[in-house]
This record gives sequence, C-alpha cells and structure tokens, in this order.
Amino acid sequence: MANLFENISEKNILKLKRILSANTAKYKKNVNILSNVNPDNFIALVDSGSVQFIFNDYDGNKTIIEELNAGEMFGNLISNITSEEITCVTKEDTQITYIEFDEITNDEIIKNDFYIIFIKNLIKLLTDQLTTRNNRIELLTKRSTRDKILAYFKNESQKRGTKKFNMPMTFTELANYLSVDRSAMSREIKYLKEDGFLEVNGKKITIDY
Amino acid sequence: MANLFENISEKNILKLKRILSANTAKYKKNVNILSNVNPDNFIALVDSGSVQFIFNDYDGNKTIIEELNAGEMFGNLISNITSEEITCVTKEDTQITYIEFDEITNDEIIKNDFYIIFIKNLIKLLTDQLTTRNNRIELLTKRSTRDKILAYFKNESQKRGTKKFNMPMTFTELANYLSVDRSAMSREIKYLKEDGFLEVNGKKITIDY
DNA sequence: CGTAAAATGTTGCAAATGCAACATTCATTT
DNA sequence: AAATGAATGTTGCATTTGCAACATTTTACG
Repeated sequence: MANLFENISEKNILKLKRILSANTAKYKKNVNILSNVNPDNFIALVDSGSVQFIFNDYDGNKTIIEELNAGEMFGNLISNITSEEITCVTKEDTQITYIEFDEITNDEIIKNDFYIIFIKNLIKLLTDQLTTRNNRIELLTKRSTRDKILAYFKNESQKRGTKKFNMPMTFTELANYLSVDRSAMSREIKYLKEDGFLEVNGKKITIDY
Repeated sequence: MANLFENISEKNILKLKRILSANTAKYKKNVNILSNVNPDNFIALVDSGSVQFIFNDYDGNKTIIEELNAGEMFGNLISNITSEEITCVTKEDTQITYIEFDEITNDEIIKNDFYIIFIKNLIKLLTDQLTTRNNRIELLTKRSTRDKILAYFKNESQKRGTKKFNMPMTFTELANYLSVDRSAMSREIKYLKEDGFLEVNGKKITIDY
C-alpha cells in the first residue's frame, strides 16, 4: 500500500509534517475516533493499526462500509463521514496523523523540492482509494449473492496469482463487505462447495473455475 | 462540478495543455471510446457530453457502473477499466481530453505558478470522485430495495434542499444505479406511494417523510 | 487455563426479489 | 406526422434472500 511520505527522507518528513501542522494521535482498540475531530476539511493517515467505518442502521443493524489499514487514509473530503449514522472505530491500537486539507498547498510547502514527490504520493493514494471503491462497487452491483461471492474470490485469487489463498477477513466481515446476510452467504458458500466451485477449510480457500 | 482548469486563464490553460501534451478527441453518440486508447496511465476529462461505464455480464446483462458528465474525469488509475468486460460508451456527442498521468508532474510544468492551482483542482476532482463512489456504496449496501430507493431520494432531496425535485435520470437508469431489477423497483415505488412516502408524477418527485 | 465473546454452520419459514411477458406511454428520428 | 425504439407500469410465479433461532467451534482475554 502506498504511503504519503514514500521516497521522502526522514528529515524532510519531519519538516513536511511541521510545515503541514500535522497532528498525531494515538487511540486504544474499539474507540470511536471521530467524536472529537475538528469539523474543518482534513485528511487522516492511518500510521499503524486499522479502523472500520460502520453505518448504524435505524433498527440497530451495523454495516461495515469500509476498513482501512496502515498506510491508507480517510477524511471528510474523501470518506462519507458527514453522515451522523456513520462512526469510525479502531479495530486495534491505532495511530492517526491528521493534516488540514488546505495546508497541502500552503505558501511555504511549495518552496521545497520534495513537494513534488509529496503531491505524487498524495495523488497515488487518492487513486488507490478510488480503485478500492470501484472494486467494491463492482462486487455490490452483482445480481446475486452467488455472483458476489464468486467475483470476490476470483478477484482475490487474481490479485495473488494463485487459486489457493487465505481469507484476509472473517466470513462475518465478508458478508458485511458484500452486503448480504451472513447466514444466507454461508448457505450459498455451501452450495458453491457442493457444485465444485470452491473448497473451504477454515480460512483456506481454493477456487476451481 | 469541479473543473480541472478552474481559476486558470485561457492563455495558461493552453500553455498547460501544451506542456501536458494533452490530446482532445471528439466522439459521436453511442461509441465505445476505450477500444482505441493507448494502454499507459492516463486521465480523461469529459469536456462536453457524457459517457457510461457498462459492465457486460456473461449472460448478456448490462449494468451501468457509473455515468460521467461534463467536467468529470476517469482513467485507468481512477476507474475500473482494466476489466475486459467493462466498456465505456458515449451517451451523446462527447469531447474528451486525454492527459498522460506522469506528465502531471513533469519538469517543465512545475516552473509555472499556475501549477499549484492545477494541482488543487486535480485533488478536488479526485476527492469529488471519491465522494461520488462513497455515496453509491452507501446506497448499494442498503439491505432492501425499499431502503435503497428511500435513501436515494433522501440524498437527492438534501442535495437540493427541497422535497420536490425532478429525477436526474430515467427510472431504468436508477434501477441500474441501485443494482435492482427495474420491475421490482417499479413495484416497490408503487408501494412507497401507497404508504405515503413518495409522490411521483412523471419525472417530478415529492418525498414525504 | 478457563471463561466469555465472537464466529461459524444450519435450517425452517416468510418476505423480497428477479425474471418473463405484456400493454401502454413517451421520446426521437426521418 | 408517422414510425420506430425506449421507457414505464403491471403481474404471476419461481427463486433467492433475509431473518430468527439454535448448536457448535474458534478466538480473545483476564
């Protein structure tokens, strides 16, 4: 995963963070981190750990909208965190760096020659995020649970270049990711196994297509 | 909708396009525009007209993944156009400007003082795209067709600040956008009308909640 | 290590949804 | 203005899916 400070020296990273007035915060596991963030436009970098964006339904259901790991970023310009029903919760101990969005193009920063690298990194991160969203949309628009599951496993397999791999998340999380009922997904996976499309042993997946 | 060349003078836009080696192409309606694009990383700006990204199912179904209008952009780093099942078709006569991605940070361009504005515009476009995707994901993860429809209309209403507005697309397109069967959506809208949540007269929508 | 919590697998049942087929209205083109 | 094609509305029917409830297994944590 790309990093906002890739190819910038340690010294210049410090300088950059100072010029950007970047703030770093540490959070424990299972903390709602957006309850105390200022309302201006910002970007937030997950330095370490991971967070989940959770949509809280009016009748108590929770849907994981997305999960971000170290190196990824979010922000009110980037993510859907304006909606009050959405919370952002740490999955583990997590460190976040906050940067005001307008600072990215402030007067001082553009004098530095590492600025161009920083901009490239930022654009790369944004396009990576877009790719992630596009992939999910492609899955979500599948007409049936079966197609969603197959497309997901096919993607994962192609990313890794092998037909055997480990689930990168729990089946419960996958059901949320694909936005289908967990038990219905479990049933469908059973059918897929019976029909010879899949083998599942715990977290070990083998696709046969 | 933001524009990549916003707040840059006509003269400087020309200069910028020259430095970026930007190419402009014109297409007629209903043309598959990605069949003849070079494979390098690029961004494409919809100068005028509109295009649709269509996923072509293995059994002949077509799903509109997204629609882009004038001012919006796409590209292999941004959109999911790597997949061979996806085509990009013009909805009307359309003009597209292509820019090589790497040119965005080339040596010559960074000497110009309008560069910072250009970068700001580019980042704004990318974050706008992300917001668009996030909105769609939020709709697609709704558990039922009813919730998808209601959330869509609620969004549209809030964007405009009024409970009466016109459909910005056809119902057929909306069904694709929400990834539900058109006739099932039509039926559900009928129920919503009966239950007093919606009024529909042709393209005129009134939500009552 | 033991216990609580989370994840998983399963199944019956009701409800929602997709699909097909058709009539009707609306829009576009010549 | 006529004609063609696209969009819309409707409905029966089969299938898929969500939901609830439960047993079992795995994981996390004190």
